[in-house]
Amino acid sequence: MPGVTLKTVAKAVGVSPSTVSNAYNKPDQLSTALRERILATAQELGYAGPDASARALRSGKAGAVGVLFTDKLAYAFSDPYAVGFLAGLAEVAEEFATSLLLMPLSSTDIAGGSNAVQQAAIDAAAIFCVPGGHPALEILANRGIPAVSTDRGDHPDLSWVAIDEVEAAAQLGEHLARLGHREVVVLVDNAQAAGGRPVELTLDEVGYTDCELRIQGLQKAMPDARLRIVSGGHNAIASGLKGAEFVLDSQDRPTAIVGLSDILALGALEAMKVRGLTPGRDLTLAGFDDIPAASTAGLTTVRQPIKDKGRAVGRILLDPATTERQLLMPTQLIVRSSSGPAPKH
Amino acid sequence: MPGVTLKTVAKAVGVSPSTVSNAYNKPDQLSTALRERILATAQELGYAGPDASARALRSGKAGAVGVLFTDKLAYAFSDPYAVGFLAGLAEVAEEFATSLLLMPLSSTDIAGGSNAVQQAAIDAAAIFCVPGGHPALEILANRGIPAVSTDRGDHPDLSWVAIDEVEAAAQLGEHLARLGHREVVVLVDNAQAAGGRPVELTLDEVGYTDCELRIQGLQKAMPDARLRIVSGGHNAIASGLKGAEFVLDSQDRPTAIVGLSDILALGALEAMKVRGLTPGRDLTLAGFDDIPAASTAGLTTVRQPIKDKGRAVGRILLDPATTERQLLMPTQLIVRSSSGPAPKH
DNA sequence: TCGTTTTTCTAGAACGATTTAGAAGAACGA
DNA sequence: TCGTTCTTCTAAATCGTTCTAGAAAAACGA
Repeated sequence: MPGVTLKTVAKAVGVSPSTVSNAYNKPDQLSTALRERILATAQELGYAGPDASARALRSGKAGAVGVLFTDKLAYAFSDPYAVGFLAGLAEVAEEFATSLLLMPLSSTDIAGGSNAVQQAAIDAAAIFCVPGGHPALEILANRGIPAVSTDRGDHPDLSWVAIDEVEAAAQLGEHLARLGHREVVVLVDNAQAAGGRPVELTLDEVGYTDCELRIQGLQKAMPDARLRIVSGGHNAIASGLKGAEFVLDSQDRPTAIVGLSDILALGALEAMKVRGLTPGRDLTLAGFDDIPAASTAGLTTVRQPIKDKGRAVGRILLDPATTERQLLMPTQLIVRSSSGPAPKH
Repeated sequence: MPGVTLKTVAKAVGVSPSTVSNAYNKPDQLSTALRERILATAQELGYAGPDASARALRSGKAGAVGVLFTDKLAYAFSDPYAVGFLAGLAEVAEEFATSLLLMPLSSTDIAGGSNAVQQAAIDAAAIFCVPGGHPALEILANRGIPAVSTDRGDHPDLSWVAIDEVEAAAQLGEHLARLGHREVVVLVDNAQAAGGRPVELTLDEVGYTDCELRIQGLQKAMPDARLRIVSGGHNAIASGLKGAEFVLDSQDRPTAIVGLSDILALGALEAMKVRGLTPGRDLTLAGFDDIPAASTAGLTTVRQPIKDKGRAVGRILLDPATTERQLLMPTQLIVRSSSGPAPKH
């Protein structure tokens, strides 16, 4: 049983290893009779087909696309937005009979080289919301692996599928400005607050470029408003809850809270419920992404076509017919009941 | 730039390839001074570290765990239940610095050997709700890849993490029986109905062992009830909707509908809403899994600890300290407003 | 000082396939 | 009949590592 290789089969059939290889990969290179004899013998010997690693090594194709996620991999699955992206990507991957390799980013030391990004056998990579300048990106670049990011990069030769963050946020900002809001808290994903207390940040401390751009877009559209940036931790319901609690229980209550993702906004919604605050009346709440739960919650948000984003990334990575390397996807302001006029005082 | 390998670096530094390899993998096998010189030279030459495929080939470790999903990979992401499983699995994978390889199951021809399961460079595999007897399972077995299934298999040496399907369904069945239901429709995931019209199936046609067991469990707990099995397609909201429409618009309305997953039940809920039927009063509705949306929808369901299931599978696959190979997880009936007494007539 | 252990490094053989270039024979056209 | 083209198969090189032994040098204990 142990050590049944191409060679074993070749010897058993009485042909060269090349022929056995061809039997699997290039059926038209040998007679059907021989091919069937080879396959039969292989079956008999318990040969499971060409070894994946060896094939990958020799042919230079791994048959897999890597996916890089922000922080903890497990978080990725708690955000429907990320899941939507994956669904789109998976759709295209499936079409091209390619697997998806989800790589953990955190944990192991990057410098030592013992990390997943270094070790991964992949042909290309999708980069989902990884902050620019992250060491993993450099590793990918060093390895010469083609990558597509969900954020617009600074390098002109980088591929990306993104939205106009500033413009998208500005749409929301205009909406809020028109409603008379001038005191706004922006809830962001931030590692600093992860384990402990909620923190108030400056724009420079935000870290993620896309978040920065969104905040800039908001500010641009509501120049008279005071924007405060608060984080309760990573991108999760609980963090939105914590961040909102911090804000709602302070002396300095805003008239509007904007979650930079729906997940954060939904967390804030829970904090409001607990305090008996009705969204859209007592306080305006808005999010970003338009995940399914946003509509049931009546959350005003900026919709982005996340599944299409995943598909587009997949096409750029896998479909040779796709030549466009940088794609701007449309966004749309979805107004629901959670936003209303700022209370006068 | 092209072709910078271990050898290139070795030659540049003036040491043997083995030493360069050790610099990356066994830092304690060489002096720190030399190691640093090697790493520096590597950097300089643009060497990105040992090639993943070559390493995998030689060392026999791919550093990845495969995940096998029912049918379309993209479907997996539309079901919060599957996503929850992935989250748990990802958590453990992360801990062991292992990547997750999601393999598309359908599309390409299994026999030809050009499919993902055959090609995947993985050390182990998690099998999520793949019907027994699926060719992919045989391929895995042939390749000698250790696997853990989310369904109890028939082979005693197979590893699995599962629930007692019969018992779990029986809990729900008792609840329904106590409420007086005798006309029940069970909504199942089925490929037959995928593209076209909803179908009514016999128990033998269901296909998935776990579904069969659940139906048996229901029947066991409510021996006097008539159970009909209906499918509107794959495991998705739309399928539940279609299946329920078919049932609700027929002459032969049941008093209770049981979705074999919450996703299917939620689809049925939509069909009821459209028809002005209140769950728990006009018709009883129940599901399986207890996904987050079930609680907001007030859906009676059978909870299973899905994230723990994912974690347990991960442990069996990756953690040498875990010796238990077959694990039965607890389930719990969660009664919510969607179930009520059967209308008397 | 001399044998012994430890540290540091190397040679060369795998690992299991695919690829390139080409050989042998069959089939073909004129 | 002879040169040409196909079809079918093969030999040998190669992909880029890691591993197994073991050599050379340094450190050690008595």
